[in-house]
Amino acid sequence: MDIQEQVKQAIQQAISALFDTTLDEVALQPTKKEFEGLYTFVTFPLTKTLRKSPIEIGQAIGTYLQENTTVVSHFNVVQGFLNLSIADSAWLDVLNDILAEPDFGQLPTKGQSVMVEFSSPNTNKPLHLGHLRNNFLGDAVSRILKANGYDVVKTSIVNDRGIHICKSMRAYQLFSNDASGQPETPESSGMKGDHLIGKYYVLFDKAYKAQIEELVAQGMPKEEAEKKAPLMLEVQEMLRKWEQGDPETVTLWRQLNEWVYAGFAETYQKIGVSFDKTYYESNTYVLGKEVVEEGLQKGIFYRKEDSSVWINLTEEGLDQKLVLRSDGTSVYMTQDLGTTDLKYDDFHNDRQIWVVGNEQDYHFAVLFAILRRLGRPYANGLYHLSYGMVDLPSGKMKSREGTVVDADDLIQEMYDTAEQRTRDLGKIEDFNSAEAQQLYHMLGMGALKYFLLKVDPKKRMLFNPEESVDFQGNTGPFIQYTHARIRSVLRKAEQNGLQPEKSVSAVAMHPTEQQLVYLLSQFPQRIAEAGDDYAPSYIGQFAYELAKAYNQFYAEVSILSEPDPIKTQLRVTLSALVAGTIRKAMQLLGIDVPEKM
RNA sequence: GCAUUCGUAGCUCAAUUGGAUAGAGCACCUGACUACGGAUCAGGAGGUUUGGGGUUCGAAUCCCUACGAGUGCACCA
Repeated sequence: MDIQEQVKQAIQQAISALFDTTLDEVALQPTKKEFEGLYTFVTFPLTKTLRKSPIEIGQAIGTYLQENTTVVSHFNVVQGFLNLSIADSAWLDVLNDILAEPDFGQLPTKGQSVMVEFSSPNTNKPLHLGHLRNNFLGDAVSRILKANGYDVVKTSIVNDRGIHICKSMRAYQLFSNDASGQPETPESSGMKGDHLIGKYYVLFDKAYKAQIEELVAQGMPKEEAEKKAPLMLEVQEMLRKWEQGDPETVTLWRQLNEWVYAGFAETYQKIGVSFDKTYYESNTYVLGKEVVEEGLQKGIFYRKEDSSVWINLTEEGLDQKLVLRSDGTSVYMTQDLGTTDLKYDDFHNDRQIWVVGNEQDYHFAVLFAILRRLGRPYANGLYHLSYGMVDLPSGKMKSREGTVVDADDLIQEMYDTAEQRTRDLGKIEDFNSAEAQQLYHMLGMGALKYFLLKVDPKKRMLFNPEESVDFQGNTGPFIQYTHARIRSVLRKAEQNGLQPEKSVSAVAMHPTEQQLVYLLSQFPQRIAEAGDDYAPSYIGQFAYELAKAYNQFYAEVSILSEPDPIKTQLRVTLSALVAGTIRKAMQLLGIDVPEKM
C-alpha cells in the first residue's frame, strides 16, 4: 500500500538481484525541488562494499526498478543520488486507499494508556502567556496521542495552597475594604476572580517591599529584613493556621480560591481546554511520607544525624537529594513521589507525562531516578515534556514587574484583530452576529495557538505581538483560509451537481496533484512521529505544507472549468480530501477551521 | 564556580536525525488569465550555519576549544 515501503522493498530486491548482497535498511528521502523525482536513494554508502562508483550503482538500480516494478516510472542519477519518479497509477492507488479509509488519521489502538498532566496553575494569579504555551502543548499532545491509538487521561494539579496563596489572602484582609467598609468581590469590582486575586498578590508584594525598605533604612541588613518584615511573619502564621484547620482562615481560603476557579473556568472555556481529572495540592501535599519510609526500609534512602532523609544519586550522575526535612515535614520531592503513586493507583496508566517548563529539568531527572530505584512498575514510562520559556521582545516576563502578557487580554486582542481583518475584507456579509463572533474567536484562537505550537516545544521562543497577529504566510489563519477556500469550491461544485467520490478512475495527473497525494499519504506517519517526539510542531508544519501545496494546485489547474470530466472528478475528490485532512490536522492542535471567512 | 540547554538570512522559525546548491514565513523589490475566494500564487534579492580546529566519501548536525545567551544548583514550590 505505502509507496515508500514498496520502493524500499524494490530497492532491496534490486540490490540482492544485481549485486548479490543486502542492505540492513534502505533510507529514502524526499527529492529536492530542483531535481525531478519524488524519492531519492543515496548510493554513497554502497560504494565501499561494492567497489563501484556511486553513479554506476544508481544507474543499475534505477534501470532495474524501471523494468521490474510498476511503482517507478522513470529515474535520473545525479552524482550519488538516485532520483525516482512514481507512476500515476501508483499515486491513484494510494489515493484510493486513503479514500477507502474512513478514519484516515486515526492510528490503530495501542492498547495502552497515557496520562498527560498539564496546566497546573497557581491560584494566586491569572494565567499568562507562558501558561498558554503549556496549556496548548498539553492539549495538543493529548489529542495527538489519542490519534496515535492511546487512551489518554488529561489531568491538572492545582497548586491551591502554600505561602504564596497566603500572601494574596493576607493582602485581601488588609486592603480589600472600600470606602463603605465592604470587602471587594468579583461582583462589586466587575473583575474576573483570578484577576482580582492577582491584584492582591501584587499589592502584597508592594507592601512587603515597603516594609523591607523601612527596616533597612533603620539599619537592619536586607536578608534579615526580608525574614522579619511583619507581613512575612503574618503570612507564615496564616499558613500555620491553615494547616491546623483554623475555620476563619480556611473559610477565607475557600472563598478566594472559588473566585479564582470561576475565572480559570472562563479562560479554559475560551481556549477550549478541559481535564478528565483535577487534583488539588491541598489534598496531595501530605502524600509521600510512606514512600520515604519504604525507601528507608529498602535501604535506598538514608537518615542523617539531624534525622533528615536523603538519597544519593551520584551513580546516576546526579547529586544527593533531600526527601524529608529534619523536622519530618515534606518537601516538593516528597509530594511528587506520593502524587505519582496516587495518579498510578487511580488510573494505572502505562505512561505518565508532565508538561512542565524546562526550569524543572533537574527536579524531574531526580524524581524519575528515585522512582526507578524504588522499583516502581511504571518507572520506565515517565516523561517530562520540558518546554522553553516564552520571551518578549522587551526581554523576560516578570510577574512582579508587570511585564507579563495576560492570557485573557491576549485572547481579546487576537479576537479584535480577527474582527478587524474580516471586516476589512468584507466576505461574510451574510453572517449574523453570533456567527460572526464565533468566527472571530475561531480565527483569533487559531492564530494564537498556531503561533505558539509551530515552534519546537523544547526551544525557547520569542513572542512578538506584531507577528502573532499576522494572518499571512505561515500562520493559523492562512491554513484556516485554505480550508474555507476549498469548502467554497466544493459548494460551487455541488451546485453544478458534482460530489466528491469514494474512488477515482485512472487519469494522467498534474505534478501538483501528485504532490498533494504524496503529502496526504504522509499524514499517518507524521502523526506517529509527532506522538513519538511529543511535538505538535510537526503537525503544524504538515498542515502548513498541505495548505501551501493546495494553493499551488489551485493556482495551476482549473477545477470546475476543466473540460475532462474525469479530471474534474479527481480534483473535486482530492479537494474534499485535502479539506478534511487540514481539518483533522488542525484539530490535533485544538484549532477549528471555518466554512467561510 | 559546577551542571545543563542553546547559538542558522535584517527578524521569527525549518532542515526527514550524517546527505545534493542549508529551506519557509515576515519585511523589501517585480509580476499574476476580467478570477473556482487576491487572508492567494509566481519570481528576485538576502548565508563563511557565532569563531577556530578535528572525525569521513560528505558536517548546521558528531568530538575538542574559545566566545555569547538561557536555565538549574534551598531542609522554596
